[in-house]
Amino acid sequence: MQTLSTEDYLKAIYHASQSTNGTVATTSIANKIGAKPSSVTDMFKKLSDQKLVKYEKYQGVSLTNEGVKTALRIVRKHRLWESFLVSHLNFNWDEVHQVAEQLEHIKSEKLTNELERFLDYPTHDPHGDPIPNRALFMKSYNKILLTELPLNKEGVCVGVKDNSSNFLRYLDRRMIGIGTPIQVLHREDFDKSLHIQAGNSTLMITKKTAENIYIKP
Amino acid sequence: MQTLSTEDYLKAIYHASQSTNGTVATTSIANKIGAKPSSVTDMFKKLSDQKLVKYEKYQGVSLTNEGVKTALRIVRKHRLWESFLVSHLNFNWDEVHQVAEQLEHIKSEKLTNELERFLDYPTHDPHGDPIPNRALFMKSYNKILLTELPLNKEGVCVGVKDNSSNFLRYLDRRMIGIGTPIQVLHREDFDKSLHIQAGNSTLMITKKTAENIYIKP
DNA sequence: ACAAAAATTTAGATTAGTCTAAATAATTTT
DNA sequence: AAAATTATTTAGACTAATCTAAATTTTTGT
Repeated sequence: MQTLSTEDYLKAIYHASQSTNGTVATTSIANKIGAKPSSVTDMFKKLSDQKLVKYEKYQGVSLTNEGVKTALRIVRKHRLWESFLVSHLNFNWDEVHQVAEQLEHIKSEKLTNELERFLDYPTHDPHGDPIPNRALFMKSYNKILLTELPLNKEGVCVGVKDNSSNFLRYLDRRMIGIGTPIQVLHREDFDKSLHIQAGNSTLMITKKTAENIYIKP
Repeated sequence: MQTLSTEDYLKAIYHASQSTNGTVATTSIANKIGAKPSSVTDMFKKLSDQKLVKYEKYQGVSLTNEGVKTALRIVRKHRLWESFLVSHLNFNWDEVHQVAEQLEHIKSEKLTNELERFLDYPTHDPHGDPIPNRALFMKSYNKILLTELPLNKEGVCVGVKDNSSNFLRYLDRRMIGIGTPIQVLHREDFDKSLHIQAGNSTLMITKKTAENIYIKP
């Protein structure tokens, strides 16, 4: 097993807590991070000592204010680096994650802030996720899933739920990306598949695909 | 004590071996890296197991071919990142080292090669040190110390021996940098100080300063 | 060439993050 | 509401990099 840092745990807790409103279970972190629950318990205790999480035995953890800030600082770096890799180093959006996982741990405020300036203060990363600014504030679009877009109403793809390389490359082949205008032409009752207009092309996608595409109506 | 990686040791051995033609003593690495000699011995054994160094008890180490390659790959990354920080992120040449020490450990060949392309294949870093290319080949100027430059012969500053922040900032204040044309106007016999013409200004520097400036005649 | 000094290695301990296996608590099922 | 299942924690051990203190080897100085 690779050896992970407190930063990795904090980020995992942060992301997990987005869907669960606050408290996060030991096992969910264990699965997310690829560690055994016993290791996660140990780390929860450690983070609790550092006052980055609130931890009650058997009750899971929640981030303290300081914990949220630390997590957001990492998310900020991660997304800025992803943006840099795509905009200047010819990386495709499905290739950036693994490298950004390393770069997000580099410690230098000046580096982060100068990178942000160099990129001209981007608000969203290559997957459409919002980038926290220097004050750790970020604004996300109010977006819906493509499954919820009404028939014949035009929307724009502003994000993806599944960030796997597989899904992203599939979208590339379908010519769907961040910023692509999308309209639902027809919903097939039989198998829930959708006929859509994406950019200039008409195509069919499955319900599963539509459930992983975020749309700004 | 921070915990250092095999890469840090390899790089330290590489640099130390430049001046000693090959074999490097335990203590010299201990001093360079800020660890106790016993720790260095342990690491020598480990690197030897990995066939990155040749190690004989009590006789120091020397890098194997593979060890040299690994070291050069790190040096390449370090110097490319330093170049990036100065050329695009507004870092001064005295600020880059500490950050590059972190960035040099990022593992991604694509990242390194794309960074090199983005920087337009630089041959030297902000301190004038040569950057190994993709094939790990580098060419250094044949340079001399400013103390050896003959009177009234024009040379150009192409590097520094002392890379400390203190020295680099001192040179900034004196308006001496990589590329500055320099000429020795007079050598003071009494205290070995030099009167020089550096760019547009005439100034006095000590022997100690002159010993840390490389010149291409 | 021998004693003293310096350099190096060995032995045993520490720390951070991890693991397995066993014990305990919480939740779900019937 | 008790039994069964699932989740979580504890106990004890491992690994990599480090340390201190003691032992050994090499080098230096006379």
